[in-house]
Amino acid sequence: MTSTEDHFPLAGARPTRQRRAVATALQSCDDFRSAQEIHELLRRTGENVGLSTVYRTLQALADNGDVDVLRTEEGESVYRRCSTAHHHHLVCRRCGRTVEVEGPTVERWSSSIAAEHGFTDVSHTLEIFGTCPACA
Amino acid sequence: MTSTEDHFPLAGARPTRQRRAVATALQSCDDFRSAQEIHELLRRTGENVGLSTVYRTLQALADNGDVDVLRTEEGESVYRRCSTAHHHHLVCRRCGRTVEVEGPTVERWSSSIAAEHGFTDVSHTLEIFGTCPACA
DNA sequence: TCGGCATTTGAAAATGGTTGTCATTTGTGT
DNA sequence: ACACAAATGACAACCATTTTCAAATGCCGA
Ligand SMILES: [Zn+2]
Ligand SMILES: [Zn+2]
Ligand SMILES: [Zn+2]
Ligand SMILES: [Zn+2]
Repeated sequence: MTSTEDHFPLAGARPTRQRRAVATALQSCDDFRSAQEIHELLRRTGENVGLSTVYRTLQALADNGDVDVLRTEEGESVYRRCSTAHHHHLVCRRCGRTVEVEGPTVERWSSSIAAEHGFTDVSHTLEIFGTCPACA
Repeated sequence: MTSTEDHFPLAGARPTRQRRAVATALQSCDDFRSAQEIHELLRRTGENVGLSTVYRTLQALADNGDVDVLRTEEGESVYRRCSTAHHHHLVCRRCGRTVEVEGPTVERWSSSIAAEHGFTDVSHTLEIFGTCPACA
């Protein structure tokens, strides 16, 4: 029987050294990291992975719902391993500390607003930015 | 006495031909436009304004709260003349049609969530995307 | 095991929105 | 009109991301 350890996220994709490295790097981080940061992190670890590959892999993981993407206020995409349920983030503008938050209220509100205007196929983005207690 | 007509938004800034042109162009648009689109629009109107200036002016207007900025899902900044009150947008993914929506619910929710985690100086971004009735 | 072939990789170049530079122009107050 | 700071704009620089494409590599059937 095949062991149940270490199953690679991306279905249908080849579990290459590079993809595993990126996935692992994400697991080792607690907060959001940019593609470039992941790339640098891997380089320091000795695991050399091309920048293009890092970008491709992160996007694939995100599309697949295995990691969460967030656009910083500066427009950079940052990634983080994430619980699967739909949720939002409370992010410290200073240090980047992130708290996952859920809001049934908001979910209901946005779908009803959308429905009210006849919009279908609705999605939304919602992020809260502030200064965390440690940085205050 | 100076007439009260046509008062230029930016306080403390010189009401130059270029700034007026950008502000006017925004007034003539109903939905969000990128800096480049405004630049092109002005060029077609004969009002030549440098691209840098368009960028600078739009940002100044936005910082000043005279226009509303929105980051598209592709990461481009788009601008639109806007009512002053805090609100959010329901945007059609297909045609870009935009509906301004207000959500006291969301406002309350986000501040309480933030407070709950000790975050201060809180702001948030919330946009709803969907397909409008006309595009469905 | 080996060969064939589609997938994947990555270095380098291209892209594209945005920002910086700086010499020149233009308001504004005197 | 004069002086000077603010503003402009052509152009270059930035910088995250994407594309290219030849070389490397996983996969699978013979
Ligand atoms: Zn912090
Ligand atoms: Zn939500
Ligand atoms: Zn539409
Ligand atoms: Zn709000």
